[in-house]
Amino acid sequence: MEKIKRSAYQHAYETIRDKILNGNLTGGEKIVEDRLATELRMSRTPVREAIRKLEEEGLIKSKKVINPTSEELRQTFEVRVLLECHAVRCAALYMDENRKKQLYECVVTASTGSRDEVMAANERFHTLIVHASSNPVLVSMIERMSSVIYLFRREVVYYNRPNLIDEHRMIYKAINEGDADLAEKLMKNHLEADLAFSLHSPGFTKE
Amino acid sequence: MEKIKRSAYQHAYETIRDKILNGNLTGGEKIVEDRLATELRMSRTPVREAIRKLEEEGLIKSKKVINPTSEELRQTFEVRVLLECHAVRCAALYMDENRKKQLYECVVTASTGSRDEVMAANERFHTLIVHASSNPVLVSMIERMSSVIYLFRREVVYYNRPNLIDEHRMIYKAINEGDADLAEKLMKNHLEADLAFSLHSPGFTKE
DNA sequence: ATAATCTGAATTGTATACAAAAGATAAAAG
DNA sequence: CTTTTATCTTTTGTATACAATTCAGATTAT
Repeated sequence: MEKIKRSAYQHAYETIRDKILNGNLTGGEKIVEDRLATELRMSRTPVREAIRKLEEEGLIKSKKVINPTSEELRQTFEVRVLLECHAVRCAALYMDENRKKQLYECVVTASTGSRDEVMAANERFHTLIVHASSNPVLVSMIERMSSVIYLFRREVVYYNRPNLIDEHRMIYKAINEGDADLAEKLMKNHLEADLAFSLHSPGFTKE
Repeated sequence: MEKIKRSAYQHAYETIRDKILNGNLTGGEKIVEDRLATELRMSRTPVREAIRKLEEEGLIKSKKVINPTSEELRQTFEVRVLLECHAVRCAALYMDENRKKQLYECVVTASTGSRDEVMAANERFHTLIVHASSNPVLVSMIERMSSVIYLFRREVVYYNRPNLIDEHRMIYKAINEGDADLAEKLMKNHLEADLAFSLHSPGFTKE
């Protein structure tokens, strides 16, 4: 059991981010540098830098954990649709056989694996497609959005959404057959269904 | 002549960013916290934070000013096309008369104004369209890319590109007539022409 | 001459200290 | 009773100090 030594800054960043994503720091809550610094047993300096980074990512705004509204979720998904639909077109046109095989394995795992395996496989499915764009700018933008998306649907038991696996399977098929138009259309529907499901999940009954 | 007092951090951020965009700090150059701090007559702390922000924006990578390649410029434009084409569709479908009028004024100014007015009008033309998306997430992503785009074409005498103003005029017309498909197509061509021009400009003859 | 290792200088990362600003509480005025 | 403002407290912004790391050049071994 070797101990990898991360920098204090990185440690702070990851810990605080996870606290937010897990709901240990909840929406609207005030972020106090000093409190976190003593809690993490380090000085305020690296904590400060971590907070700034989280502000960039949109998880924190003016020293408070963001309180996501359904409107923001829609806006984020609107951009996500644009980017991922482009990526899936690239996948249909250019993805090599090896990657296609990996994609297929994600679909299989998602219908047979354990709870955690299913989660991981579904996430990997999207990641593979996004990377098929071969465009680091696009990839980094999707990654930037992922925390916020995750936060929004924290309480959604995601892998239980009906049809999700079937939709993935159909997208895979379109990619495999090189049908870019179909793949794009399916991806759009898929993401919109996802959004609708998130909006109607328990976490959002308030709105 | 009133003196607005910005925070040291903000001052540092703006100064360093401008130095990079103007070419005072040139590609590949090492960024040294201490040097900048003494130069700006402040401590390293705010300088550090400014540098981190510039790293987020992609102007600095591992303490060096980035050295843009034509490949990166293409990748950035690929994303820009996706986002702005969506925005221009929204503009065609939903932009109100007042905004359309402002858009038209940009076209007029661009063909009659002074050097600086032309620059400003052309930039505002795009900004107006991007904001027509009514999507802050999309807007912020475009903004994030803008520094890098500007850096890439630092040496391009942008407003001298042939046809640019005509292209803007045609896009305006499509928006004004509510023809989303046409507007989108024109915008795509416009941005691609822009990219091609940037790639063939003096600054890139090396590649 | 080349590669390996050592040494010292430059630079970054983290901690602490203090000053400025923002916020909360309580007393005074309307 | 509400609003104001005065005072105290908390929190943030910036400066300074020190430790850890990285990097360049010199020195030695092969």
